[in-house]
Amino acid sequence: MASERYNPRESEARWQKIWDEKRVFETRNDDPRPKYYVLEMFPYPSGKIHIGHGRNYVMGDVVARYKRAKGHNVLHPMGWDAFGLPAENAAIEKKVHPKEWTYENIATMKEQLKLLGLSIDWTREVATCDPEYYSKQQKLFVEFLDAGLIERRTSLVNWDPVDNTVLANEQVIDGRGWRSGAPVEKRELAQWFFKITDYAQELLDAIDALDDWPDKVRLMQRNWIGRSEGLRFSFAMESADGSPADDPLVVYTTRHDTIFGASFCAVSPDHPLARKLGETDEGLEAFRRECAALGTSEEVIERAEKKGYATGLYAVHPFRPNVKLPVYVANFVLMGYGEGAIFGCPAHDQRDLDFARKYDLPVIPVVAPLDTDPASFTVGDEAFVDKDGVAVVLINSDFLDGMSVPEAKEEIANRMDAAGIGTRKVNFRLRDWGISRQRYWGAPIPVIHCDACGIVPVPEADLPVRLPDDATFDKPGNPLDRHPTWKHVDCPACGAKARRETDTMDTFVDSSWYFARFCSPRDEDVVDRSAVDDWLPVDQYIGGIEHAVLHLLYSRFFMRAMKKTGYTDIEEPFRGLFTQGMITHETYRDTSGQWLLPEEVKHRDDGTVVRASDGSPVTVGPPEKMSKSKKNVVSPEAIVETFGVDAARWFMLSDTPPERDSEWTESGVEGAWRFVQRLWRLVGQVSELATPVGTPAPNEISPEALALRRVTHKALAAVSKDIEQLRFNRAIAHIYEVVNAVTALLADTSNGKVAPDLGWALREAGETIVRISAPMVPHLAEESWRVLGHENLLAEAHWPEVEPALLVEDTITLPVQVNGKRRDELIIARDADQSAIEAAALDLVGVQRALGDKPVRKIIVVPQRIVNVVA
RNA sequence: GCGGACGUGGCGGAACUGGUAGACGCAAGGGACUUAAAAUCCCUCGGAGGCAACUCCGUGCGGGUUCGAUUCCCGCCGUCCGCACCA
Repeated sequence: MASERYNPRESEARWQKIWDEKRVFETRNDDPRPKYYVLEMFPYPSGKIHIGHGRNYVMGDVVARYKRAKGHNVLHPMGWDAFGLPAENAAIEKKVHPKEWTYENIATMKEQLKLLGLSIDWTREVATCDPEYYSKQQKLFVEFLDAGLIERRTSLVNWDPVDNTVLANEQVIDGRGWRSGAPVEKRELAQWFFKITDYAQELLDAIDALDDWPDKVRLMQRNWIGRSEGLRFSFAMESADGSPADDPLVVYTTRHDTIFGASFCAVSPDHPLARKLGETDEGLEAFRRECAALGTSEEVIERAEKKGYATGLYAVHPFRPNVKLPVYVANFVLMGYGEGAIFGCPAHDQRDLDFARKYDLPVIPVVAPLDTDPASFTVGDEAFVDKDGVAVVLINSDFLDGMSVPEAKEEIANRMDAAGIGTRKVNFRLRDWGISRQRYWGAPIPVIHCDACGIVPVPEADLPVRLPDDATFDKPGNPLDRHPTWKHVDCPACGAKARRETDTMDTFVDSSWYFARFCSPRDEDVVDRSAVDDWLPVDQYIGGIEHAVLHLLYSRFFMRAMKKTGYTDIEEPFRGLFTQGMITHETYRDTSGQWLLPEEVKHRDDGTVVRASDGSPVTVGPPEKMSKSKKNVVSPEAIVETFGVDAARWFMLSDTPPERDSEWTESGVEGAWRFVQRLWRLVGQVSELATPVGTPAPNEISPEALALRRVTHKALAAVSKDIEQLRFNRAIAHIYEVVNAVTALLADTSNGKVAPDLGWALREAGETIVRISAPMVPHLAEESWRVLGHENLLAEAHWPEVEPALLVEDTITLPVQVNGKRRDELIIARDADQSAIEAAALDLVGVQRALGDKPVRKIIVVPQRIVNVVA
């Protein structure tokens, strides 16, 4: 009997214990049912979670529980992305060892996650900082190295000359190191690179087949890979006095059609030419230092004011030998793209135009709309960039005049090719993946540097290369490098004294294969091949849009690398991808500007917000992503204590579409809490009126019971579809609809009994509501299942079957428009033919009134949808 | 700067593939029950006009295509996200 209020505190803990004891969510690899792998991006153990972290786990859990009910063998694991910078910062700031800090955070967060009632197989838990995990990663590294997938070369990093350390882009603020405040320098370091560019074309092509990914992510990946078809060609060089200079300048362009609009050339500050000239030109060297202070972030470089330094050299125009283009070193030319050198055509590129205006260089339009007079076409402060659908033509361009852009490109490429100064070249924006980090808290790169043998991989028998626990964090720089003994080893090849690599791996390496490890998390080898081939790809991957490019692209590369090294046949790790929005919350500050926690403030009835302790005024800020620094966080513990986790889950899934940001509000959770209680009352009432469990379906059914069955099955069909499509907010709206219908029916039959056929339909309705709610509110559903007389676990029960016949009505309601405006509606037999519909529509009062005495010109009947009378 | 997305009542949002705009929820207002409160239940709820039937306007703004546009196209405005060493 369910006359009492539902007590989530008691019920939720009890069901979690039962699921645990019965190992309901543990997954066997030899289970014969069809597999389904659902995975949420694993968390970084930063400390405590707040309810905002819970949203994607809850979404994944709904899918996992639904698929389990649909008869799948579901893999739903969890682990920890446990290496990374914050642990090292904590070591410096709080004097806690990264290992200790990390494992304590993992313990805390695991307890918190368990409160959410997630159906996770915790026996498969992995932490990337565990030698058990990173030893396998080191083995992969060595094998990738052998397979030619990794190489070592130099690249530029942000260098803090005071702290003697490499800075991440986020640690560079206005060109200065975040801790030292010293101006950042660029420094060249030898680094390890994963050769992802070898797969650029393949990774690009395969995007087409990822049709269960959001289009925007696919587009972002395509743009990131950035394939372009262009021309690599060289300019002859001259000094200011016209004497020839030795080396030609090689540039890459995709707009060789605009060559007659060229008015300057520019090279990157890191270009060999700029370096060479800098050796003898102090002014240039100063300019190069200024550019270096911007750091390596592409964003910062591109947003900076366009500046250049004239080298005094000139490039000779390839088709007009008397035209000499001044050569600049320019801050907006990136060394990592193309040749690190460009020719500038200001009329048709905004950056070039900004630069030309600053240095008074000519702006010659060479592409214009088809119907424009070439003599009068000019470019002001906005470059003319031809867009799709606007016909353009070459002007002011000698032999190119009158050609289209593709024709002109073709002509230039042919001529340069023939002259031996240029070749067509496919270029990718994608760069190789630098994985070396000069930090302690990461997986050590398993190689040894020997003066005699060079670079020697650590033999498999010697793996893992463990991080030393006795590192120190009191000084800046890499703790592994200054450790007294760790790096001193004998060369595995020749036995001479040698040095370990002291760099560790980028944490993106850790997260590029964890989903594969989950398939056989305790395997002696990297993975158990049959387990990986069976489980992968992940059927539904869920995580933040911030990972749309890097993590997903690196993982796609890793699968291919693992295929090449013989670990799997799978190339694409994630069949389905979903990017969920964040949870936001208002922010609060007191009179002194300090952030306040939501529980420290009080919302008064008059709409004002005050500090709970002393009634002083509080400034309310707009909803922002929940973050510890702004204190706009709500803890799972507090929610579980007051409303129970089912209410929180329900609220997180309601209203806002899952891919959008969602605001956490007190009234919203209260609404969810009221629903939990309402469902509980409903189940109590149904259990009293419904026929007993196992009663056969009645032979005769009343219209009232049939109507209820229709409502039930429509909701079942709609909710099933919504969950399949991860439209949780719609699923919840449909549950409300069927609950409202049953509530209304119960209000009419409150006293006494109901007829057996209605009682039977009521049981079907009540049970269906409980079962379709179960993925969202699993504890309440489990409790309700008992109240309805069942002995088995709902978590193990099968999803109900839709009876398709109940979804089809005999009559339909067609809206009828006159000239596109709805004027009436027509209730008519589902199978009525066109002429019957037309006649009936014209007969309607609303249609007659709207028509007046205008003659009917046409009647459009869209079957099963709408009628439009055109007058 | 480059790339990507989004914009519908007081609020979150729904509307399948171009076919009844505002489902469902929150908030608000009114009422019932109660000694009272909580809880619960009922009613109203885009704007303007009208006793009413009903009419007109309305999906960021301005155009266009169409019998019909929140949906497609063009141009604006606004907000948010990513940019390679944060994860």
